[in-house]
Amino acid sequence: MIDRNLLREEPEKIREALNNRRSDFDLDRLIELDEKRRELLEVEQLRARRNQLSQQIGQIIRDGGDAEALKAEVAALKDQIATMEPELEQVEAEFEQMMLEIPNIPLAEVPVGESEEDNVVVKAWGEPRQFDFDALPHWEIGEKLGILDFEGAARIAGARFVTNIAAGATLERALINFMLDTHIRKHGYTEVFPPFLANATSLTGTANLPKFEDDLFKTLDGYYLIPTAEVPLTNMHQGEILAAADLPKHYCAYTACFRREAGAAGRESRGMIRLHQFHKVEMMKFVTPETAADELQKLIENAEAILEMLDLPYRRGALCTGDMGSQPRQTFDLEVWMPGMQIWTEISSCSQYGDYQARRCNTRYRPAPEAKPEFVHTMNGSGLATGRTVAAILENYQQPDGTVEVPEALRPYMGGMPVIVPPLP
RNA sequence: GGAGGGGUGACCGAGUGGUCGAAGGUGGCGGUCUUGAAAACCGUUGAGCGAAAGCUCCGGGGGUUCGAAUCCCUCCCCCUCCGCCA
Repeated sequence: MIDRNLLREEPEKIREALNNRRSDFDLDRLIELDEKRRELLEVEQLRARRNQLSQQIGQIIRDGGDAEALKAEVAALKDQIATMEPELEQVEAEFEQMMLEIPNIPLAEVPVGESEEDNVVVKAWGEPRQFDFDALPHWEIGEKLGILDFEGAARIAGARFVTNIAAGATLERALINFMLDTHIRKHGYTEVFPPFLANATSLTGTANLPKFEDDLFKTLDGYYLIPTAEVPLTNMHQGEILAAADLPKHYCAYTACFRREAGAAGRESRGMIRLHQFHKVEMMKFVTPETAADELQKLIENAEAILEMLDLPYRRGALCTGDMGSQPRQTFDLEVWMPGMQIWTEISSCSQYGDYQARRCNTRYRPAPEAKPEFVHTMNGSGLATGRTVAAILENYQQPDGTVEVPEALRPYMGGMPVIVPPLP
């Protein structure tokens, strides 16, 4: 949700943002509804008159008088109000709906572009590994080692699931603990273990609803499986007015994430890259507007620290206006090199939203003790997606004999295991 | 799942048809006192929309009424007891 005052004050700024995003959002309709809505507010005059008369009636009755004439006048007013209100309600409903669907306005420094072709690499770290043997993709490595079972998972659930077994399960669990410990102990985040299901209000708060319902799994009871820990974390202070002293709040959570991936068939579909259920350690911050840029920078570096500790080569890309999701104001993706697949794969996505989500969640803060409440700014980023990290480790640390070395930083979390070997026959 | 009790401002908590946007307290802010602070005392302090007048908001929605925080219906949430269960 954006500031509705912008509709009147800077419509061209919104229009430009929509153009840059290649969005087909009907801004003219929204502006028209806003004007209509404001016109229809004249019903407030009638309400004022009605309130006034009701007060008088009360006074007359208390004084023992006859208020029938006034009652008749109020009745007439009520009829008049009743004919005007439905139109106002209808206009307001459509207005609210469109306000829930309008994309965020990208920051000025976001590169303008059409598609992922126009994203800009702003940083690269590490040397992509060279192998003197044919590097395998992670699914082949995992299956040969008996630690990733895609067929078994298909029997249990269906396509786009995986079962981690033995060292494969340990590896993912080790990554979760390693990432959480690092963010909590070294980077100063507060650990959170939230619900993995959320209600429609929360999904609306993060802007997954109403527009992206098709991406979500929904239960018969009306709950949604969370597509990311961003959903529970961003809704932790729904409806609250925080004190300035409460900010910033830095949260970090491990959760399973569930996505329908409708329409993603065929694309990056092999292995652990695109699954209905994946696992992720997420960082999320509530901050004041002045600190947002700085806080995002730190958040990205916190994610990069994990990749560096695991010695996985990566690059940081600034997403362009056409490739960015509709909610963020700015997004940076971290992509890790997959020597087996021979591609860079997104392993973290770090975004700031400005007040876009805070408006939906109604999460505010008081800049000073007596000041008017302002919306907080929110941001989040994966730190990291653990499934894709498993894949990256398998591909980057594979050895000619088919075994996989365990990164140094992870060994304490793997019971000291230095290398993953196939099970004994 | 069954029975009962509740949801009020940043927080706690009063309020069962009008004078209630809401007592009282806590917290915040300002002041008196003090070298300073604490304590005490005095004052002040909800949010949204609107240029303003004003309108809206006492969990959400609907209804009764001239008038609803207060009455009725419905949904959601919380608590207690029972049942079930990791």
